[in-house]
Amino acid sequence: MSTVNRENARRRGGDTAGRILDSAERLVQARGFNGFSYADVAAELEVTKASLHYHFPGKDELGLALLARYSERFGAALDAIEAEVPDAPARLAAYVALYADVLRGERMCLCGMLAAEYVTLSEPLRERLIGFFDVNEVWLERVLEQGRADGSLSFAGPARETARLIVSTLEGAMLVARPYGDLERFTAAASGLLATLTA
Amino acid sequence: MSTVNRENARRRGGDTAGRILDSAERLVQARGFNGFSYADVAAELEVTKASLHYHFPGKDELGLALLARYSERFGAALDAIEAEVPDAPARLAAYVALYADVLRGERMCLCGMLAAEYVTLSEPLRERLIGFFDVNEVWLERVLEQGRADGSLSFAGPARETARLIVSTLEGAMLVARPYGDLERFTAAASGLLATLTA
DNA sequence: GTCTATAGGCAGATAGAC
DNA sequence: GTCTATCTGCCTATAGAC
Repeated sequence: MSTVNRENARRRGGDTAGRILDSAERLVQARGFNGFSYADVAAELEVTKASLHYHFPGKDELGLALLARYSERFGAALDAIEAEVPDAPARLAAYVALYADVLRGERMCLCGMLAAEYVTLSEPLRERLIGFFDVNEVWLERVLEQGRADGSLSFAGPARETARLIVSTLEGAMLVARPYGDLERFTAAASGLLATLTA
Repeated sequence: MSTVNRENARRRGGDTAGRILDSAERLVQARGFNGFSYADVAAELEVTKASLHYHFPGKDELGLALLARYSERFGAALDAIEAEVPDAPARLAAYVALYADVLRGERMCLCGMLAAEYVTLSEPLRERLIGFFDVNEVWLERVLEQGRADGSLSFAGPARETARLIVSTLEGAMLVARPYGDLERFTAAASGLLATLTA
C-alpha cells in the first residue's frame, strides 16, 4: 500500500473493505439487495466502482460478506446478553431491543429484507440466510426453556414453536412499522408479544 | 379492436390488462417490485414490452393498478367473512386463512413485499400501501372489539394495538416461512397467535 | 489499491407502422 | 392493440495504467 493510500485510509477512519460493508449494509437494509448498486456505494464512499470490485469481485460475494458479518455481530450480541442478563424475561427484552435499535436507524433487519427477496438470491446466500434464522430460533428456544423451567415464562407447546413465533412477530413488526416511520408501532407489538409470555 | 385481436383475447381467456396484472402480481409477490421487469411479463404473456406500455404507461402506473386491485379484492374477502362468519374467533381464523392461501402459492403478501421495498417506492404507491394496512387494522379492530364484548376473545389494552400485532405477526410469519418453503411454519405461528387471544 | 476506460447487457420507455 | 425498431441510461463486470 502506498504512503498516500495509507494516509487516505487513515483519514477515512478504517479499512476500505469495512467501509464498503458499512455502506452496502445500510443500503441493503433500506432499499433491498435488488434496490442498491455498486454505483450507490461508490458515490457514498467517493471511490470508483472498479475499486469496489477489487474488494468484492461480484455482488454475490459482497452479499455473502454482508451476511457473514451481520450474523457474526448478531451472534456476539446474543452472547453478550447471556453474559450480562441472567433471567429469561429480561433476556427476551434485550433480544427485542436488538431489533428496535436496527429500526431506529430506519433500517429493516438485513435478514428480513433478504427473506423478502429470497427467490432472487443465489443458493449460497439462501443457505446462509436460513442459517441466521436457525441460530435465532435455537437461542430463543433455550431462553424460553430456561424461563419455563424457573417459572418466569409461560407458554404452551414446544419452545421451538414459540421461538419461531417471536422471530416472525419481530420481523413482521419491523416490516410494517417502517412505512409508518413509527418506532412505537414496533415496541407496542413487541410488548404485546412479551406480555403473552410472562402472563 | 380488430376481429383477429378479439379472437386472440378470447383464446387467452380474458382482457389483456387483466392478464398483465395477473402476471405482474405473481412476479412482484415472488421477486419484489424491484425484482421483476416488463420483459418478464412480456415473455410470460408472449407479447412485446411495447404492448404492455400501451396498457400501463410506466412501472409506477402498473404498481398502482396492482395495489388497487389487490386492495379491492382483499376488501371484498373481508366483506365476505363478515357476511358468512358470525363469531369473532372464527372471523380471525378466516382472516388468517386469507394469508395462508397466498403463501400456499409460494407468494409473499403483495403489501408485505412492497413494505420491504418501501423506501424505493413512489409517493402515490407509498400512500396506498399505508392505506392497505389501515384497512386491515380497522377491520381487525372491529372484530376484536366484537369478540371482547361477547366474551369470546380476551386481550389487554386498545383493540387497535392488538390488531396491529396480528397484522405484524402474520406478515412476519409469511416472510420467514417462505424461505423454508414450509407452510406449517406459518400456520403454527398463526395458531400460537390466535391461542393467546382465545385464552 | 485505486484509477480510467470500456465492454455487454438489460432496464424502462417511445415513435410510428400496421 | 400489437408490432418492430430504437433510444437512453444504468447495471455488473473487466482490462490495464499508475
